[in-house]
Amino acid sequence: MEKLGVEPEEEGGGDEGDTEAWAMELADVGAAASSQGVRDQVLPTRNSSSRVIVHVDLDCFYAQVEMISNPELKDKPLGVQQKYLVVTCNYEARKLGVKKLMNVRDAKEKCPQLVLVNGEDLTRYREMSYKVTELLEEFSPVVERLGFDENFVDLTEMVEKRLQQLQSDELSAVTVSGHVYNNQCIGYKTAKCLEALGINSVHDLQTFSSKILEKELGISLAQRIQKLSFGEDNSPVIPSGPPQSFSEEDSFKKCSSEVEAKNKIEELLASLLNRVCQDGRKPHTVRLIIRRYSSEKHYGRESRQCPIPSHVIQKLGTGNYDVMTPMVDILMKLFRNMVNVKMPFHLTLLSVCFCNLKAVNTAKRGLIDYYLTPSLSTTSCSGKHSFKMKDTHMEDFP
DNA sequence: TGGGGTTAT
DNA sequence: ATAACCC
Repeated sequence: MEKLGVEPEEEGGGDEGDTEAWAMELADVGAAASSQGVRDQVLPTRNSSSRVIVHVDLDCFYAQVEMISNPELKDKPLGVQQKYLVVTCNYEARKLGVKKLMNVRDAKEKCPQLVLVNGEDLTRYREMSYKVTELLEEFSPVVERLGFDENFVDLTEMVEKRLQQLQSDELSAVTVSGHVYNNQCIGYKTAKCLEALGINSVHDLQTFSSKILEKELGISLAQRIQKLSFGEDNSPVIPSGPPQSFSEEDSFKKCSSEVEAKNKIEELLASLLNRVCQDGRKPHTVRLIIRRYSSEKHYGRESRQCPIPSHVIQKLGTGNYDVMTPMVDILMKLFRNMVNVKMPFHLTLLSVCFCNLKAVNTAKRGLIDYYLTPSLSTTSCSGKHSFKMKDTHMEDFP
């Protein structure tokens, strides 16, 4: 019922061999957990909804990726820098007092020997992240991603198979290395709400009136967090599958002209188009996001989105036609819709997002596209996504 | 505070 | 379109 947390056994990534060996142990950990003491806590009854869920949390993931790319960094205190922040660091650096999300100034002061690598381009981290997820998916397809460095794996089926294979004497020799996952720290806004209600601890939350909490927070959130306060989290593991959106963003001190904005947008767009091309699916919506200076609001982002015209969608991923020009035009329209360029403005962030992704390879769209735009059958992106409509029969379409 | 992601409203 | 949440 509850999610079972396993402390980081290994930092993941690694070379393939290590990672695989480590992953192989996951099923054993799960089997151990359900056969031994933890069972009484995790699986109070062997009812049909009991699940064995392993939480794989990779620590200082970006730093690990950097150390794998450049082994010379392995024995040095290493920080990964984005703008003027050290977003994460390895254990060497931690020992010397560097913390996550620490200012570069403070970090250097604490640890003058700190080696910094720039981690603003997430490409390699993203690729590694999906490698880890794909590895876990070999054990069970039910893997839910949380950020780039956490995965929840539902191992119920696998554990049940293993338990059936074990003899009873082997079963009693198995030991447990997991623990019940019940620590939680509830989001910023909700925390503020709870504070206002005089709820400051897990115990406060456990004993607080359900009715009042439901009135304050809404029934959905109230019931969920109160169950969480008892360590109960029966939410299913939802397989993440391929991403639902692609975005690239850049923050900066100041952007105050349309030309400047256009240049930044073009950069973001170029990277995004590469990613979309590799993915093989096609986005049907674009969004432009900005953050304005001042307002000092913690969450002051604004966005405008629109459908991508179908003739532009068709050019996406073909790599040969100029899709930049029409896309930039669209994005600049969205830009001017948000920002009055005749008035002074000051932006500190621009982001472009592709979402509403649809497979091209399937369903009726493919058939329609084929007859309407014969050029599509000669696309050349990665090859593996090309398809031959000539072999397609009507039975393939509902 | 970065550069991402998700779901709910 | 925004707001909240996660890392």
